[in-house]
Amino acid sequence: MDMLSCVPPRSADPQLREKIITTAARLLGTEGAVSARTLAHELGTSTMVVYTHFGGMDELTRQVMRRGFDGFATELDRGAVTDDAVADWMTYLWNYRRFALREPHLYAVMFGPRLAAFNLGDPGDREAARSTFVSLLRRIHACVNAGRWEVPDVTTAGDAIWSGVHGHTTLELTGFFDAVRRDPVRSYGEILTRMSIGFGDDARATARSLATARRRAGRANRAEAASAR
Amino acid sequence: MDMLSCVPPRSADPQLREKIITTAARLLGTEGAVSARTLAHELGTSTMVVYTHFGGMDELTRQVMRRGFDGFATELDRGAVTDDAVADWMTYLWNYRRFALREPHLYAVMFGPRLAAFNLGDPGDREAARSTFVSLLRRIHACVNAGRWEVPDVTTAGDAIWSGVHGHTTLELTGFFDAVRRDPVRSYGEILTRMSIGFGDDARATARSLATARRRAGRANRAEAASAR
DNA sequence: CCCCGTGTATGACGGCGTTATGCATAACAT
DNA sequence: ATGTTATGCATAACGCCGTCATACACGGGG
Repeated sequence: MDMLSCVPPRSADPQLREKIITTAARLLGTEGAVSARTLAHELGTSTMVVYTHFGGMDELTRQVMRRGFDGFATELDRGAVTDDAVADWMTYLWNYRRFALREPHLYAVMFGPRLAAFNLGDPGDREAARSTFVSLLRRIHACVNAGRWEVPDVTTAGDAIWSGVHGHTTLELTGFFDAVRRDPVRSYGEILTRMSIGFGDDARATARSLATARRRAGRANRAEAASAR
Repeated sequence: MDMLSCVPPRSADPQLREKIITTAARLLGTEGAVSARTLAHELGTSTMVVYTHFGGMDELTRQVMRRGFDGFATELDRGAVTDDAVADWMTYLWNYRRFALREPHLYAVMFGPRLAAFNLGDPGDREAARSTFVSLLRRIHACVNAGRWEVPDVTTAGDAIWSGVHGHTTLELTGFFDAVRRDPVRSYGEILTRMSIGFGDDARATARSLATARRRAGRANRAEAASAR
């Protein structure tokens, strides 16, 4: 054994390695869970491939998570930069919600209990997640530059905003809003509204931006439904 | 088997039933996990007691969760009602955070993936959780009555606020703020601040209330540290 | 005194992640 | 071309987990 390599040994068959990741991602999306045995059965191999290629299920899950962040980043940055910075910021967060609802199990892997292990992981993984966060910070900056918001500490503001959308997303994915028969769209918009006003925007202007962002989100939802059909 | 009884059969020894729950709660707090085997070993019994008394680990976990909500409610309502309604509301939410940090695994059981199963459960469990939510709604109402906030839909506001604190708590428990070396107290205060201003409070008044609430929270933390010593 | 119902201990089943072992096959050296 | 080595995968097992069929022990009612 090579004591120096935290990375598993290079495989002679990188195609299999690739196939394992995509199959695991697919199983995660369809079945909601990936076990070494079901994965091996699906691949027609034994469970050993997971260990020769990844050293264990943890590293494999991590690779899936990393792919998830790639798709997450492109999903979030869908939506151009317009002259309504607050609407752009809201659009970003509606995209956030749409991704989580479309890929609930992937979202759980990305931001679930493994998030800690993820942050302690290699710099590449850190960067993959950090980039989505700085993308949020850019939107906040745009609101400040547009004169809509007054934000003393952008990073702190980003943590606060992320907490709100992550918390709401988590509650929604556990079925909370279904159980209490309330509309998650309503409370999600409430978070965005109160945050925007809280950062100094005019209440009317925020309401207009929210309407704009919801119109865009509706379009994106319909486009997604059409492409799925 | 009795097909009608969703409730497990009445035990002849209710003391054992009680001891199982408290032991499970203790193991959850100290070890972070409760398995039927470790629990049985701790009790000096076999794993069957879990099935004769609760029908399975799910129902037992549920009972532990229910005890958790009892302690949660008393923790949250610590802190009297004063003439600063916003500070009272903030104190409520600092208490929320303190409970979660003190009992991370219990919090995870209460608001984790099982939250859905909980909501679908018997009305008693629903009520235990709902009461903590209406306690939040009362604090919101107080802010409105004090003329500090303008809230068109209190329930929606409650969902938004809860999303924020739950999301922040979840992120903090996964070690996110440790990983990025940022102060969770700062972003938690940011959530409270922006929400309060977003609901119409004066920015200066909110800052004063935040200072008051943080002073109270500091006192509560010191009191807890002293009692633990 | 016997019977029966009820609660518990035992041991097993299937599932999980993981890994020691053995066997192919491919790459290399002679 | 042949012997040698290394590498990847399959097999089967280990130790966890939740769960349950079975057997036993004990207490109350005929």
